[in-house]
Amino acid sequence: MGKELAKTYDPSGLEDRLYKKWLEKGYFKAKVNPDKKPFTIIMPPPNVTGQLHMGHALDNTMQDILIRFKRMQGYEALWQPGTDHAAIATEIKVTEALKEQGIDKHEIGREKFLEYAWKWKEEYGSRIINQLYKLGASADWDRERFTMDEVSSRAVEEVFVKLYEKGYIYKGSRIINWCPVCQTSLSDAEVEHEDQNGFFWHINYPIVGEEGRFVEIATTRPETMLGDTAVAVNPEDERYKDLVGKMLELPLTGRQIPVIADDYVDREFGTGCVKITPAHDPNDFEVGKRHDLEEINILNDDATINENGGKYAGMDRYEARKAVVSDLEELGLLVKVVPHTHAVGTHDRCHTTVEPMIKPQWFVRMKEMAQASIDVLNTPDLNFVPERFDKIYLHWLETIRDWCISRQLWWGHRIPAWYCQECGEINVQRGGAPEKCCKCGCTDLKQDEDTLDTWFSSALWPFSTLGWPEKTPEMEYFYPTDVLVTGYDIIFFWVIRMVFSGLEHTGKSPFHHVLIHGLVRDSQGRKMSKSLGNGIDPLEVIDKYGADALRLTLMTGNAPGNDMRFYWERVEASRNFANKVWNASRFIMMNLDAAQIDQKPAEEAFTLADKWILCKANELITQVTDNMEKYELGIAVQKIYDFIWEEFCDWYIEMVKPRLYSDTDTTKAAALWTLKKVLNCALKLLHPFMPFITEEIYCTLNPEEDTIMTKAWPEYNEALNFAAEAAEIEKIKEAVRGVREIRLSMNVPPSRKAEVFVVSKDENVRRSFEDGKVFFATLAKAESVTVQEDKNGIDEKAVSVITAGAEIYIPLDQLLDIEKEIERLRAEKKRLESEVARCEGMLGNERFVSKAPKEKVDAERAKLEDYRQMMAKVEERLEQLC
RNA sequence: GGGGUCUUAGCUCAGCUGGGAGAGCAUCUGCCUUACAAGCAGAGGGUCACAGGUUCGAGCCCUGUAGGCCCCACCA
Repeated sequence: MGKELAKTYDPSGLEDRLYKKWLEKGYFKAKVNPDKKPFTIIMPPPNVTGQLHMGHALDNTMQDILIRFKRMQGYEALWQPGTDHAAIATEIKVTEALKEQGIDKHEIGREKFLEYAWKWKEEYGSRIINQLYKLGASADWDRERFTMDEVSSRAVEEVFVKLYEKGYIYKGSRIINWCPVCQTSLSDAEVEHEDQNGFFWHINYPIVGEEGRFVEIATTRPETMLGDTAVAVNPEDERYKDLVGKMLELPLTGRQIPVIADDYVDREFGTGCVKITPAHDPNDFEVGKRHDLEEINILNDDATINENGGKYAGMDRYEARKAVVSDLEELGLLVKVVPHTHAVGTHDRCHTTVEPMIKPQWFVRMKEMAQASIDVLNTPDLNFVPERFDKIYLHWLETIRDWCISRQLWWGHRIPAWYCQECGEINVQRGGAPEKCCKCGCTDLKQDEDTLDTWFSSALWPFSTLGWPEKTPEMEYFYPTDVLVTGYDIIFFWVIRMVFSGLEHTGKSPFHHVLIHGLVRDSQGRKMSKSLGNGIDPLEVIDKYGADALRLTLMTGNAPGNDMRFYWERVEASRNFANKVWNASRFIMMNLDAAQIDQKPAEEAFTLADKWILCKANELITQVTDNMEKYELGIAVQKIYDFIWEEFCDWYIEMVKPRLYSDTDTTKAAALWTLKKVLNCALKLLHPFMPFITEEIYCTLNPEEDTIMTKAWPEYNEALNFAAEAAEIEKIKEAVRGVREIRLSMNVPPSRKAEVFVVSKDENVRRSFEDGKVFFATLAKAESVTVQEDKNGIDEKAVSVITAGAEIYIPLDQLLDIEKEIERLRAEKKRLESEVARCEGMLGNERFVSKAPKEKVDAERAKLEDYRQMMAKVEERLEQLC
């Protein structure tokens, strides 16, 4: 053994060093390899403006665990990374940055702005990638991509043109969500609904020709009346039947509008009369289409009233609201004002209240593609983990409307459409600007000013990253990908759009599984956010406790799809575990150093304890692998944790110490061999979760190895299935625990060694304890251990521990408090009585005996037998002492 | 309005296809035992929200109730 581990576990120096090594050695690289089965994960591309936050840390830790696991299992594992141009988010940031320098976006113009934006991208684009290095992410960085790079852009263009030609992309003048601050259209997914306290204004609209008669409408947005072109009532509403067809005088405008009948109106709600503003309300827009109403736009792009608003022109929408209400009041047309809470659409980026507006925009027809996406769910091609996210996915698709994809932004993929200035024909084509109009042949063409929704390109990410639309070997081999790992918050934005894009353009769902995780919240359960200032920087955590500790923290004690809270205490606990692994390994290596173990010792040298831990490790492999396959990462790592800390460190290592310290023990080599074997196994199982510490230890423990990363994942080995031996050790453990408890409860000074007698009529049990004698010495401070068939020669006043297999006696002479011992035994008797009663109850139930599985019944019978025997022993002892 | 989810030890949460309630932290009691005090050995602490139902058997499945959280939603 050449190398040694440092005396204390210090992740800071170690992690960067190892990551650099991995990069240099190219362990993260995946290639098209027909000899192996592929396993692919595409990384959700972080924004180029981004900083690593806890959400990224969680998301990428999960992906890294799966990739490392599959890589070890022998798959050609590709983790495809990249970054997203994040159209609007980046544009806002760049605009702000420019503003700070006193530069106005509109003054410098599009081209100059894009120069700045690209510069920004170059400067910040790689920042988050470097931060992912700190986390230990084993992505194939040579394949790093960007949503606006050449290959991606070609995919975007291909998809746009293809869908246009198919009639799935069209340009139309429809009502869309408009952000008056960002001055761009938005998709439905970008609108958040917030409950706001507002009012219901009841307003009288005079009926033309019927002096003194009014129709009372109720509205939450009185200012939009300036654009009213009708009032609607329900056709079944008896109250208003006679009004349908009559004209109303729209106050403040001098216009006349008709009363129409439409099913859309709910008779029960408000007054049953609805003002219709087709240009500023999605419902009214539909009503307007049905009744062929005029659409009067009363708003400018910044949500001030335009010239159609008469005297209110120039006012902000809220200012206009006040003015309209006060004017109506003056006219005596304001009936009443009722407080009313209602949901208002806001822009998810800037939280400005969005304004429904009619504008010419590009849309993707969703009906057919949505249906295909619905159909593929819960076939082997697409499944959510956990399943409950099915419903969210389905509901969204079932109620989906056409996707507005054009944005009035500069940073993004420009729409490949050119308008003929001569005939107005829209030329949509691949490969850049057309030379002449495809219809009239004129050369005066102008490209559409708009860019595409940022999600249009990320929707193609699973295959654009692999070179699509080219038929690349990567597409052939790595696509479709295996699992997508992401938070539930972007199912709408991204997951759904990837699914229908994948189905439409590649004929396949882009991934088989979608593993959904929740949010990382602060310790009070609040969302981490910049404005609250409660965000915890993962880099700070890594700095203080190491990436392994952070990763372990994020993976434990939380179920898929559920939110979790971040506590520093938990990171500390994770670090403590790392330290435990470190020190146990150090101990093992110290001992291995002193003795050479070149080959497996002979079978006879292996003791009960060796076989027990080998058996336990073997079982662990099966369980952990099974959990990992089912994406139960938290359960998997919990089992590894418990095994290493409790079984391996607290029991096995302690059991084995006397053999290690002996120069003559013939089983010493077997102990060392077992220690190394089990440690290697545990390290491999732990590696996906804690890659750095396991790498460091593994390479030190096995100096001939370069890395643990590419070692084979452990597999169950039937030859190590020592169930019987394992059961014997469990009995000894129970006895040792009993002795320890007695000593503490009897206040035996730790320094005082005691004689221990083990009594059992069962020859096999006696043999096990004979083998296990040594454990009592080291684990339970026994001076000597005598195993015998009966109680002969044991001090009557000895303290006793009754276990299922044997009785343990510890003569403590004057130290024994008889009263206390009797009290203890009585309590034990009581416990056993209830146990016996429970077993008898179950076994006395005929239906249990006849209906429950045989193993369960047998197990209960065996337990009952044990309890009865123990009970008899306890009673015997009580009689003796009383 | 629709849907989802949660309610388990003082706190934060696990609990896989139903078969005797777990972890971390906190508390209490002993221990500086030569891998680790970031540790070791023990202990206390829960009618698994409530009410029904299915079942031989329910924290787990079904129904309802109460409270919390989240998402969706064109009742103006």
